[in-house]
Amino acid sequence: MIKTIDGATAGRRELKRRQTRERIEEAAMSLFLERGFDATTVEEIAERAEVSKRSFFDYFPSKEEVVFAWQDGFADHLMAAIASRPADEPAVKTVQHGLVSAIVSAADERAMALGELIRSTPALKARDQLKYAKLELKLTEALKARSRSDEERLRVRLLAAVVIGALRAGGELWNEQPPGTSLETFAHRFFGDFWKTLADFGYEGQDL
Amino acid sequence: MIKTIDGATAGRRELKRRQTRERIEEAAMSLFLERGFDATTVEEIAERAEVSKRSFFDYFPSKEEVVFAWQDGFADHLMAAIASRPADEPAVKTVQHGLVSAIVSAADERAMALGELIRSTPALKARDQLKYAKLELKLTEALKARSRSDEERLRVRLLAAVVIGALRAGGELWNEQPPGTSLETFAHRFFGDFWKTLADFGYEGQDL
DNA sequence: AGGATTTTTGCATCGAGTGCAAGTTTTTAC
DNA sequence: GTAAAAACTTGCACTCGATGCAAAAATCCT
Repeated sequence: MIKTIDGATAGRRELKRRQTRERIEEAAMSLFLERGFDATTVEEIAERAEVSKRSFFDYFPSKEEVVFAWQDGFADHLMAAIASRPADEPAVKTVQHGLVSAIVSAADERAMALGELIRSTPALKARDQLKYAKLELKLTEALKARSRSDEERLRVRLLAAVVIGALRAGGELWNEQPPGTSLETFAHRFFGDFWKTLADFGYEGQDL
Repeated sequence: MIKTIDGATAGRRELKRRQTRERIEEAAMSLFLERGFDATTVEEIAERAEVSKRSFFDYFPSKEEVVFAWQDGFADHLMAAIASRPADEPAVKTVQHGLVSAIVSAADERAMALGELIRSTPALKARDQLKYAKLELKLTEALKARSRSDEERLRVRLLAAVVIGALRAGGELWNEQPPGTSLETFAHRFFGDFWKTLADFGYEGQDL
């Protein structure tokens, strides 16, 4: 039995398994980007990854999941970032920092191409939206864990909903931004505007 | 050629077509609710609706679409409700009234069962989230049409995002409500809390 | 009625996804 | 080091959703 640096067991078995998984991911992504999601068959992916079609489904439950597997990283990063903030920090601040941190670390060349692929494939669009819902759920849980009163827990559910909404709207806005803009700067500026606008909405809604 | 009250042409052809569509919808829904979405095959639906499997796909592009077809009504109602409000009313107020009106008119026995079906079927969950995204888009467009300045148009995008977030969170909360609660009362109370909470968030975010 | 048009159907086909049993590789225990 | 146990891979057969196409049936128009 071989031990890795981080203490996880990694016999030949697990090692090979991880490599195979990566090979499949690699093969799938390159094919998707070459000819599109729908025009790529699982058999072609399996062939390029040098496994059988049947084994593909041993690693990924469906063709779609290959696209979204790596995106779990975003949620994980966000959770970690939130957990690392002081416990007495206001939730609003915690969330903004967590999100900006996760966004900046997730936005690379690959992510952009992926985004384009998703946007241009109806079947993936639906699955993509589900990701936001899952993220919202996780965010709610993470924030609930930090809150003390029951009242705070209700607020936190709304905060998650609102902030994920902002994430989507912000993403759209970012795509319309001239190239060369700094993502971090944009994100901070966007949130600044966002809280201000929220205050306005809240104020306007008071007398209803 | 036969003319109907509303002036739309309705020869035997169109009439029969509408009837068939309804029969398929009826057949599909009853089967979905009886044995679940996945356990129902298109062939069974076609059989109960007395059409061929091939014809099913002439009326609906996919099995999933049967579930979501009727839900277009919600968006339409919302658009109409928004259009009917005075043009100089603040957007926040317009949106709240529109949503409450659409919610109340859409929430019947059937809708509840549908909701449960969707919640318990992973494949439908994803498609359901897409509906929110589409609704957000439509809402944004409807509000943009009412706004005059460019600045207002940006605000309106955020308002749509935030308010659809509230719709989802509110829906969840409603499902946890004791039975017998008035939906309209609940909705108005919820929005009241919502704007207040929004104001808090906005205030807390200012000093970032 | 009867020719033109639209709808419905059957059939063949593709691709995603699953269950199963047989074959292969890695691990573990002696 | 070897052999049994456990985990992994593969091929095969099959189900089901979805699409294209051409023949057949229903409807429309004059």
